[in-house]
Parts: sequence; structure tokens; C-alpha cells
Amino acid sequence: MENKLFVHNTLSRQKELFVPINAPHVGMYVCGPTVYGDAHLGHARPAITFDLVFRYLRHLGYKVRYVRNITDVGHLENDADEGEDKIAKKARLEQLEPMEVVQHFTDRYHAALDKLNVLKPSIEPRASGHIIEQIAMVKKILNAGMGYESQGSVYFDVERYNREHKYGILSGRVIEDLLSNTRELDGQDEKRNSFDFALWKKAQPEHIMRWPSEWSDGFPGWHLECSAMSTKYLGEEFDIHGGGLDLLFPHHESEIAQSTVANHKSPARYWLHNNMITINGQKMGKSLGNFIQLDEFFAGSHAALEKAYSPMTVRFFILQAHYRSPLDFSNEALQASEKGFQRMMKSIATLEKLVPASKSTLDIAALQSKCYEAMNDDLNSPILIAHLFDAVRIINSVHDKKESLTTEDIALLRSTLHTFVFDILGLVPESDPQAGNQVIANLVNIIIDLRREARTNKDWATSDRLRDALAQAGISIKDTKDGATWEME
RNA sequence: GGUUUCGUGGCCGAGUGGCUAGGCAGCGGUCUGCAAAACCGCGUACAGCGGUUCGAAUCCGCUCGAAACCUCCA
Repeated sequence: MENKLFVHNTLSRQKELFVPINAPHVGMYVCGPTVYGDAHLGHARPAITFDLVFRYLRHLGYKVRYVRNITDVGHLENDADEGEDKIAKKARLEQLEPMEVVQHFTDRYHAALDKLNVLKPSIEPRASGHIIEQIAMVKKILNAGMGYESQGSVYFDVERYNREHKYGILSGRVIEDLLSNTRELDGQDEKRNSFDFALWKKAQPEHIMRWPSEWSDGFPGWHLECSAMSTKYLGEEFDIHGGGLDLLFPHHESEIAQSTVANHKSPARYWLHNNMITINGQKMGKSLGNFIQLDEFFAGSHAALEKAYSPMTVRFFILQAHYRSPLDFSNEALQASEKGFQRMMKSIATLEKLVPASKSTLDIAALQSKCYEAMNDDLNSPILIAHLFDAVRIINSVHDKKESLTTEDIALLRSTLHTFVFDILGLVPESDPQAGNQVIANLVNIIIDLRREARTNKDWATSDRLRDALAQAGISIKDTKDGATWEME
């Protein structure tokens, strides 16, 4: 099948045909989390967005090397007293080794993403494991005359860079505008210009995490790790760089500048950015108190949550919006997604029970190509899901004998659904683990059998009593022409 | 203030010059002893005001409102 995948490239702000540099290989780098706290809803969006990209590229037959980093050093805490390393701060607070904190939250992050059925990247490098590469990159930039040392720290000379290249090609920032924005920041006086960014930062005495370098004992600058690690594992020029929209500036802009100086190339061909999640129209943030961790979603243990929402509900909810649109969280929206997801899963189960006919009354092949069209149009998962709900109606109608499909069309419908729902969207059925318990199944079947006898005798009182009692026990009964079916709530 | 976006029916959310997604909720119907499920039908929504056009939710301008970034943050 010939596929023409178009993706929205932030560099051009347009949808562009995706052409890999070295097909069938594709290199993709995505900015991962800073592991100093538990994963929250905001972490889920890029993880799921680029999981979708990863899955679809693989489905199209590309061999993808997906690199997603773990940031475990170097980010400065603005609200901290003197801008100490974020992880060092947390570590001192809890009397733990910094790497112990990193390990803990990395494990928690992985556990949450596993629940969301996010595939593991091909490589998950840590910033702290690539200090040598980062120091080498600082040297390259210094040798090119685009950096300067100041009191043990090294800064990137944005103004000089802007003269030879252009700073702001990704974000649309103009250096003159940036000049007018001055603010108080740690180390400001060390810099030639406020918009210069650190390549190497001298550690203050309270910093626990530090590495030796020719400039000072310190740690690499904010943006360097991604440039160093993407170069190391994907080369000087690779296909896709992804991340949250909040990272567009200054992080990704600075990555481009660093790589352009060090490697004489703009690092990535296609820049993809997922939009943010808001809560009741408001930004999610610690200071606003609407910061919901993923585990709190799964357990329903947050004041803003009316109930628990399963990982697949959260995943489906996120996929029901296009990745470039802001997504507003609310209980009502989550519950709508939950029901829709369950209806979809139920009909996929029904698909296995369809009886073929000699003639098809519906065009399944057309449905399949619509699904591809949706994905090829900048990974439009909400449109894809709309088509999949058409498939849901088809399945249920055929099951109700209102439409008919041939054996071949049923097989095509089945493979289409399995491909798009399970493989590409990465959804998995979430049946209650106890539903598979044979003892429960046997007991329920005994009760249903008793109820069937009562119904044969038109003893509706007993019939309803059994149904109500089972409902109380968490088992719902549905009468069909072919007898009763049951499921665990 | 600057940069970048957005404002769609009760809620969420696609679309982006004519053919008016989808989910959830609601209403009516079919089926059923009843219920549930499923299916069928129903909402004529595009912030406001102008303009361009045969025709605009979709393009342009203005107004109002919102968000992200500019500062650690997905």
C-alpha cells in the first residue's frame, strides 16, 4: 500500500510530505522527562503522541530508532533560593543520593507509561551518562568562536550566532525583541547578553551533582544534553525531533543553534510539537494546585477527580484530540471517553461472533482507506477514531442482522480494526482480571440457568430479583434472543 | 509588552471556501414481559462586527475573550 504521510513541521508551520533521509531507516528524538517528581497528565501527552508516531512509522514499514532521553542533571530551579540543581535540591530535602531520586522517579515514570501501553523507545539515554559528549560539544562551540567563558561558566553567544546564521528560525523569535525582555536571573552579570544561554555552568558549593571540566567543577547547560545525545545516537542530521510545545523556545531553538555550530548542520528535518493539556481551561501547574499525577488518575485519588480513570481511558481521551490542539481535561470529557472506549472494545469482541453472508451491503475497503487517510494527514487520530466508530456501528448492525458482510469483508474489517486500534493507537481491552476466573463464570452460569427456568415460567419476579442481585454484585445481565449474556462491571 | 496559537451545538472535539466528522449527554422510535444493550431518527453550532466572494464556520480587517512561550516545567 502506497502511503503518503504528511506531518506538520514547526520549521515551516506547514504540513510536509515525510521523506526519511535514509529510508527505510528513520531517526526520531523526543525530549523526555526531568525525573524529579512523579509523572503527571502532562507527561502522558508527549509520551502518547510520539508513541503514536513511532507505532505508525513502524506500521508503514520503517525501521525506527526512537531515542527519548531522561534528564537527570543540569536544570535550574527558578524558585529555589540560588538556582541550585533541581535534582540536587530534592535529594537534600529527602536525604537521598541524587541518583537514588533519579532512579526512583525514572522507575515510576516507566511504570506509568507501561500502564498507558506506551512502547519503550529504542534508546533511553541519560544526561548524566553523557557528560563527556557534552563537554566535547562545548569545546567545539568554543573553538568555533560561538561561545565564551565567564567565571567558570561557558555561554553561547547568541548575538554572534545570529550574525552568521539566524537565531529564531523555529520559534519565530527576533533577537531584537528578546533584547527588550530583560529580567533578573542567576549569573546574568556573567553573560554578555540576557538571551545567551549556558553551555556549562559552574557549580555552587551546595550543588551535589557536579563533574570536573577545564572550566570548573560544574554541570552541562540546559539544552546541551539533547544536542549531544541526539548527535551520538542519530547522527548530525536526523529525521524527526519531537517534544512539547513548551519546549519550542528556548530549548529547541537553542538545540538548533548548538548543533548548527558544532556539526555545521541543523539537527532535524521535521520538528513536531504536541500541544498542552489544560484543566478546566487553565494551565496545569503546581502553583495552581491542579496538578494531577497519572497514578492519581488510575486510583481516582485527587480532589479534582470524580472517580478513577483507567490508563486506557486516559490514553483514549488523549488520542481523541489532535496532538497539535490544546486538550482540556474535565470529568465530563473523561467519562465520555470512558464510555466511548468501552463501546468500541465491546464491538471488537462482537466482531468475533459475526456470521458471514454471501453478499456485503457495506464497503469495508473504503473504510480502511479512510483510516489510512486520517493517519497520513498529520496523524489525525480523532478522525481515525471517528472512522473506527463507523466500524463499530457496522459490526453491531451486522450482528443485529441489519447489514451483511462476506467472509472476506469480515476478515478485512477484523484486520483493519486490529491494526488501527491495537497496533497503531495502542489501545488494549481492559477486562476485569476476575472476569477470566472460571469459578466465577461457572457460578454466574448456574444463576443464569436458574433465571432462564424462571423466565420460561414467566416468573418475572424471580427473574428480576436474580438480575438485580447480580447487578449489585457487579455483574450485569443482558437478555438477547439467543439467551442472556453477562459481563463484569 | 513581544512571539505563537486559538475561540465550533449541553460537554469534549474534527473540519477550514459550497457536499454541513465522531464520542458523551438528551429526546423520539424499533426490539423486549420489563430493563439494559444494539440499531434507526432528531440538534441546523461555528465569539462579535465589518469586508472579499455567486457562496464563509472556513479568506481579510477590527473588537472582545482564552492559552502557550518569552522564566524551571510535558
